[in-house]
Amino acid sequence: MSTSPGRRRGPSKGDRRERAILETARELLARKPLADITIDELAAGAEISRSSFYFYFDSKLSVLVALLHGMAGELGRDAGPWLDGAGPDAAALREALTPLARLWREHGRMLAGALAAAPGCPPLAQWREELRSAHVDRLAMRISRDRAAGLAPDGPAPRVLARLIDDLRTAALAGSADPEALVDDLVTVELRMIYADFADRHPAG
Amino acid sequence: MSTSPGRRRGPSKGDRRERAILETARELLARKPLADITIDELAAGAEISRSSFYFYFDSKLSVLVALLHGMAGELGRDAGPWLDGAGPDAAALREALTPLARLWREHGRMLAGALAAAPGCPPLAQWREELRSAHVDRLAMRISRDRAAGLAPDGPAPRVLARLIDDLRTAALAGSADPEALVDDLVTVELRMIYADFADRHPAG
DNA sequence: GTGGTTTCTCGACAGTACGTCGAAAAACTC
DNA sequence: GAGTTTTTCGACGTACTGTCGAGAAACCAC
Repeated sequence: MSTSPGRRRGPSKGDRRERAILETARELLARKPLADITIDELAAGAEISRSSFYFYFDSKLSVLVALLHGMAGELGRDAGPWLDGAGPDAAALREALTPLARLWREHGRMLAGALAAAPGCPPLAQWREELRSAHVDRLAMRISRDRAAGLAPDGPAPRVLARLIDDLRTAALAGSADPEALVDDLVTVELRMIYADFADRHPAG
Repeated sequence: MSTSPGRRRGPSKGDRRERAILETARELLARKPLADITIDELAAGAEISRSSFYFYFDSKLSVLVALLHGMAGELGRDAGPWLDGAGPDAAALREALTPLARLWREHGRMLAGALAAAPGCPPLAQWREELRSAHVDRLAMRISRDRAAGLAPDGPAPRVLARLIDDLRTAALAGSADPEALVDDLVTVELRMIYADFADRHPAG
């Protein structure tokens, strides 16, 4: 259901077509949601007929999923130092959030569309779930460590808190027209959610 | 685009049909997203033909909007004491969140579906925006008051912070299978976002 | 370059859902 | 019980989806 039923191994002409479809999809998704995109448009963008499209993907959803998997790596990168660190390290958190916000600025419509369509569409839901748990698992461990070390106060169960932070971050980035402008405020707020009494100057001020 | 093109004033048979459509929609929306519901189903539920449906509503979206407007009042109720109060009043906040969580438990699928469909659908987007600003405006004023009174530390601009809290609350309630179990944690976390160093026992513990 | 295999392309078809139109049945009014 | 308004529905046109099978094009020997 997710990839192509046809092709085998050649690095040939079909590859260019597949890329063209993906590229067209990327462009269209930057302008309108998946539901408003027809397979005709995708096919036209790649200069093939509508039926030929089905040789490469078995639905427009598969195209979106392919696009999304191509970004999976980027979304998690740069989060390491913050997630593996300890204590209210605003700088590390900002280093994690800045590239993420940039990604949301560039691909926000696509990501937001995918997120919105996820419930009610198993392959997208799974992608979203993997992404989420990749973040939540590590963040929950970090919270546990900090609490054990006396660096963070008690509060909601680590996994629950981590999930709330992930929800907040995603909703905020998805809803903002200028995600990068949100980074400093997100840093402040995420730290407060975990540390509450963290030395509390607004990072930008 | 939003209400019926037909009916005038009679409180008659057509009214029962309209109710029946709404009721059917409510039931179906509790099980699957709007996109998976056909006008046939809605019409069948109200025991009329598909074409007759169009006498009452001009699309299934209009049905959802009507349903949503019917709930607009409920969603904001009970928030008064918290929004008009001052300081880290966990009890008042919990009083606001508890009925809200109950509403999300009962109508979660419908609300989540509407929220997800909102971008890319003007009437839903407007509903979401009204709902949001009703909350954000008042909460932002509350934050400003508390800061002026020295009850809350400085931080993100009040409107931005209020918006983040609204995003968090909505995303958390929408994503949870058991919203009511989240109330205490949301109380803790929202208070931390605003007050940071609020006396910090987990409300439930 | 010829024959065989794989890769790729497309037109034709069938299915589903949407929304509109106009004729007419049902209900209500006096 | 004639006239008006409300309500119903079948027929129609349109848009999009996904499948099938015939065949063109590219590739690979030899």
